[in-house]
Amino acid sequence: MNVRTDTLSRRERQLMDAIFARGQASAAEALAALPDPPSYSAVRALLRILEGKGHLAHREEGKQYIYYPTQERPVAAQSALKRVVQTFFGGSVERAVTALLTEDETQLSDEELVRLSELIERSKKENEDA
Amino acid sequence: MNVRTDTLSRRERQLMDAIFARGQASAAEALAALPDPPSYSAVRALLRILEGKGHLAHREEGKQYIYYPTQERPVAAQSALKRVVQTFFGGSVERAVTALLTEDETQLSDEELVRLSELIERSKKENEDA
DNA sequence: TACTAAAGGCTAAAATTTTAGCAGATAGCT
DNA sequence: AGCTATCTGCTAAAATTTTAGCCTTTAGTA
Repeated sequence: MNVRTDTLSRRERQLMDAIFARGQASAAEALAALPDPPSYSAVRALLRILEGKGHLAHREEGKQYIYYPTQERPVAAQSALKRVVQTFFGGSVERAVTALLTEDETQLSDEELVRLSELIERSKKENEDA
Repeated sequence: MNVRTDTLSRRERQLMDAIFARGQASAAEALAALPDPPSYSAVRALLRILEGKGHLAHREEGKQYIYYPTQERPVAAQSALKRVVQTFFGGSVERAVTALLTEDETQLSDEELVRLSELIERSKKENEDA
């Protein structure tokens, strides 16, 4: 049951994004997170539809339903990244990483940079072993 | 005129993705690139709509129209990346980069790894200077 | 010149998506 | 017990999206 973003309608995608971003959401929270927000009952209908399609599940908490994605976040994240890499970087992971690192607004901390260095060094090692 | 993927319908988004991926496309090429492809004339209609909305432009080439995105690819790429980072990595560029680098299927070449190392070293330098 | 093929334009119908509003259920109060 | 507030479920209408088909134009060619 893959979340093919291709098959979601505009609102459905907005909603899935919002819920992935916060991990889970009640109808009211989802409403608050939607751009150009529709009515509360429209959101509820959408949540039900997405649950019917298998993209969301819910548990009850008090009298609210809390909805959460069916697909694990890391899995969804990988497939979202892959799409961007394909669409905008011709499949080149290196170019995508470069774009992320050179984006004006981001300035990584030393700790983050060190961790990334280490990761890359490990990859180099693996290449040598192969 | 920002390509807010939020405001595009399902097909519109598919089409924009396809055209960004190849840089430009005739109606026939776009048709071929669409998942679950509709009719030729449906694609033409969509292209016209997207042009009307300002997301695409075209030039004539022989008797064909060649459509291309209005927005520069790097700009669109940055905003697509930013969306993924926000949605799936809580805004952490480091975690997004890590996900890209540790994806099972990708194995970067030595040259690529060296270039990324250098990029990161430069960032470290910048941090020190600041 | 007449015919054909291969384009794009336009329109209206079909299909899907999105929405509001009413109904029912439950919990907390008074 | 009855009221009220706050949920979800459902349905049908409104709005948007998606589509096919018919029309026009142009270029090539017999």
